[in-house]
Amino acid sequence: MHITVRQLQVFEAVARRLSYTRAAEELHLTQPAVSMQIKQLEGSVGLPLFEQMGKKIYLTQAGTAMLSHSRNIMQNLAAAAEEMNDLRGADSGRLRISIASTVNYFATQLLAVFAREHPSVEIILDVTNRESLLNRLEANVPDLVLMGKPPADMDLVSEPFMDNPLVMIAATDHPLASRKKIPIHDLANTGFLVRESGSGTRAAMERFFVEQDFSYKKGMELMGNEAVKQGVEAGLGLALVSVHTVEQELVLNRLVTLDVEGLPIMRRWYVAHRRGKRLSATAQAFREFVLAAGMKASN
Amino acid sequence: MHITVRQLQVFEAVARRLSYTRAAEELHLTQPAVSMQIKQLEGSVGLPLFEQMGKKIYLTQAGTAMLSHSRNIMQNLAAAAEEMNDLRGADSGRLRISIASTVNYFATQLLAVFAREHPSVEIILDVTNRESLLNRLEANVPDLVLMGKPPADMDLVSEPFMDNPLVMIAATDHPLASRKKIPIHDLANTGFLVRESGSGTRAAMERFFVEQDFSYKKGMELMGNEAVKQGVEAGLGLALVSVHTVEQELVLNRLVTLDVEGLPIMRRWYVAHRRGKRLSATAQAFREFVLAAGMKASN
DNA sequence: TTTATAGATAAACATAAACTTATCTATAAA
DNA sequence: TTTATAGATAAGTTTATGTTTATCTATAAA
Repeated sequence: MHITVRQLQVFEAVARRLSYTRAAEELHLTQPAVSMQIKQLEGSVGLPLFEQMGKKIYLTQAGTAMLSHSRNIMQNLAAAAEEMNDLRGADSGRLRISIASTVNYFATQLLAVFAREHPSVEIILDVTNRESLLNRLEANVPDLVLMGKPPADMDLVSEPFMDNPLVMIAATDHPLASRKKIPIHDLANTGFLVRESGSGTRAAMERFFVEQDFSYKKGMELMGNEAVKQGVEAGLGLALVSVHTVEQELVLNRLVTLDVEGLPIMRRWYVAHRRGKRLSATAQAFREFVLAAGMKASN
Repeated sequence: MHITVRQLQVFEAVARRLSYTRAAEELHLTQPAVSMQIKQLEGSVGLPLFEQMGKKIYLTQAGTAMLSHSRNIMQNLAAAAEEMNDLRGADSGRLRISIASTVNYFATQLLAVFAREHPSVEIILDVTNRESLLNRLEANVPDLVLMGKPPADMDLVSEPFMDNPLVMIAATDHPLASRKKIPIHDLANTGFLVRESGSGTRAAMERFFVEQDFSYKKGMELMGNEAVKQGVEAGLGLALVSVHTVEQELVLNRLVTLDVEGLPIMRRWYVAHRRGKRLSATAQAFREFVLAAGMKASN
């Protein structure tokens, strides 16, 4: 069976007008062209679809059945066309964003604003640590990711959108809280709370300590920024975190930053996607939105 | 937008295998042929449906949406194909039969047997008098009709399937009940119960009386055979009816036939349809069934 | 009976669709 | 670096589609 969309279109017109000639006019075709299309369709289905009695034509039973299927199919096609049409704009569809957990403190606000501006976009947010975020990218799950500096070997298209200074935090009553320019080696006996391995913050911290030729004393390993902050607040040790994650706590005076030499580590956040990714209009809009928001924040 | 069924087929295969090359193998095509079909579909919808990352391809969001529509459409097509396939056989679909009311006494049995032999055929039966039956034929409502001799001027294909003698009936206690060869003119003072005008039996009766140069005394005009029979049984007068309509009553001795000269009028029943009508396999099967049943009954 | 209308059919042709072959490019793996 | 694989691209061919023109048949209406 080799039914074509054209055949169905022509058939529908003939069935509706109950006239080959009228259908031909409507479709801007000649009458023989219509005759042929119908004949081919009848050949495909192996049954007559019309019967002619005198000058009038009628649908046969098969024709009636075919008409209903035909209209169904054409409706489906129209629905598909409409959805595609919507997807061509930036105000529809799904937007899958994965963000490194550190970025969360900043990004959720961004997303809230974007969601308000694009109410019919379904946003799927996924907050995770750097490592698993890279795995998701590898599996092509997210449209866009917000993260620290992406690895160079992964063929990503990335652009920085915001500064991300890493600072040393301590409990408010820490003895060095008011000292200036603390040499890192003065902290040799202090325990450090560290994020789980796979965390970008953890990696940045270790890189920094290696650069400084400082072998740190590992206090405790904790999952996620919240746990680290709470641990520091409770006096379990020091930690290196993104300043954005502790803005609240610094203002409320529940944590302090230590003015250690070489700190803060100046890093940046990036909006990234895999090279080759066909960004939807919505994803592009979000990307530009993030970059613009970063610009604004840095002024 | 000009989406073709072919494009959807190819697209579905690529989306399922997530490979142009595998899809091409499956469809017995070359890989470039597949590339082209996809490209055209993408052109039609105005969006990329796949994204390539390294060697792997993925569906885009638009692709995912399109795939679901695509499968819908192909399912519809398959459903249509299946229904057409069924309709090609004699064991499906609708069968619209209109029968003249006189034929009812015989035809309902026929239909019952046919219905039992073709259980998935939906039979739509319509019992009415000759005139309105001809109107229905004109409007191309029934597939087949069972009736008395069809008018020659209506371009019908008809074939007799059964004898239909018209007899004169009377109440059992009628004074002429046992007389033989009653001359018609002996009935000049008797009232006749007649069917409504538009009835074939009524027309046959009047034709017969005109031929016999007999002007009958009209007793009462009644709708349908049952009313006539009951009227005769109640002694309201005589009537001319098809012998098939009174078989029961004759056996039960509730009515008798009068042996009037020139009677019975030998008429026949016909199975007929409009010329040009595309009889479904089912309708053809029924037509042959009726003719065979008539043959059998006449032996 | 004549006339007008609807659809079927056939021939000839233009256009577009669907393929194939051959070649090229990029990527992943050896 | 080389090799194999996946897909893109270009050119050319076959097949299908749509078209016109002309003619034919059947029917309904004048």
